[in-house]
Amino acid sequence: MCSKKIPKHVIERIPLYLNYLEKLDEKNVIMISSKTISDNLGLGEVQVRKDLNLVSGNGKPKIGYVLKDLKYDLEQLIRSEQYTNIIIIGAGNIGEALAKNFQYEKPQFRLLGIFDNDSQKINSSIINIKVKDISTLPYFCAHNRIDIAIICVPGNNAQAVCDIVVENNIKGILNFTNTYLNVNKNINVRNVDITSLLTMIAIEINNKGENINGK
Amino acid sequence: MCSKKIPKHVIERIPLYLNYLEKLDEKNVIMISSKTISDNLGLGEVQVRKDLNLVSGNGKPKIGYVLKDLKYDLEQLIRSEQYTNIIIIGAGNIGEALAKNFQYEKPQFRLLGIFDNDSQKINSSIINIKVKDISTLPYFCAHNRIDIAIICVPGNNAQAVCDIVVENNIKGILNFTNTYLNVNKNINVRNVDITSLLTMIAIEINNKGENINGK
DNA sequence: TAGATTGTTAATCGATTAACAATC
DNA sequence: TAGATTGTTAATCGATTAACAATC
Repeated sequence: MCSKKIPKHVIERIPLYLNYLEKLDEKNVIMISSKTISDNLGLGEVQVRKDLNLVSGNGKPKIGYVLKDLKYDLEQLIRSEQYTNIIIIGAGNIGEALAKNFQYEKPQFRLLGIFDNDSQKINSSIINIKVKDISTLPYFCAHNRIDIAIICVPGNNAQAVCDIVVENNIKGILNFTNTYLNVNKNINVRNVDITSLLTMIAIEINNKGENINGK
Repeated sequence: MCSKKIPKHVIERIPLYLNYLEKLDEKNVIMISSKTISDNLGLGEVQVRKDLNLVSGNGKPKIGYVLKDLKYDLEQLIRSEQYTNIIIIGAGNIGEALAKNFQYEKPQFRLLGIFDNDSQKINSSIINIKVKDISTLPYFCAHNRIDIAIICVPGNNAQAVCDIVVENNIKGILNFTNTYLNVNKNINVRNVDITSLLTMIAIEINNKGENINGK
């Protein structure tokens, strides 16, 4: 209802703010100013102020923000429902490592299922979750509201898996494969491909560029 | 010498182009047009043309690009040296999964070492690489040109590890921890934090926004 | 009160898109 | 030649930064 469209770049900074605020909260810090935040996160002072004003707007001149209130306002952006429900598809090295990570994840993200097509893996347990047969995925999705699928199957199966989860009403995908996924624009896909990330870093290392120069 | 500063957003698209071109090359495609690329990668036609012109500029009107030449031009951006050398620090779940992935990585990225501080892990082997004691890292860096460090240690050790690699002349960092790293601006850091990525996706799912609206 | 900090308006910067001329 | 595709110039859009008024 009262939602506003948050610019893409702001969305990418919100986890940074949240993470920082959580750490301060643990240290029982009460108040926080945008200057302190910008200094510690290496961002522009005005940029932080603009971001926070957009998503919270509860700052007080001269005083700053009440930390817990600001954190609450940021958290409100994450979900209308109480939990964001997640499944992992592909119980290989990466899938298993990610699943284990969920034990330490923020509680608002719940890992509801792990799927694979390898009979050796099906019915084995990772943390306390039994790996299910991928063929049961449509049934599972029909009976649970799944928000995000984490795909870490071999690249050549990725598009097929993607099509299945999209058909089953998943809204977001975290793609750990090296395959570009063709999906409808209303599905939010984020890609984590190690080769791509290393390539970007390598290019920037090489690109500490001299200036533009005739071809 | 003849390098030009490539805009940030272009750098982020290059791996996408490269990945796509590699797949076409395997299918023995000879020529490629920017229209075909943009259609398949969901990008703007002009955007692709501008990007390719910036980094290659060897397109021929009416004909398009010779695929192998274009791929070559893109690959040239990645390194001046023949290889980009990588180390992984932290041999836990994620570190191990990533190391195993290197077997299938593009050959220009070489995993030269894996480090940990856990005596249980030191001297064990992952793929064909022996895990080394983290205390030997400075010596190792002094005797090998390491370009990029992948950090996947527990969050509370991340900054310390980061400081060590930066002191030892590493130029890029792929940070798999949930800790924000404070580094000099000339070091290229990319963060892969699952919670952050899930948070971004969750916000966007919730943010299919109605329009701006009075507070 | 004076200083610190917020929120906002205007200016700048950079990226994308539209329009179009050049050409194989 | 006509059509397809490139590369470029200008226009638009969006994000960042600078300047400043408001205020606890």
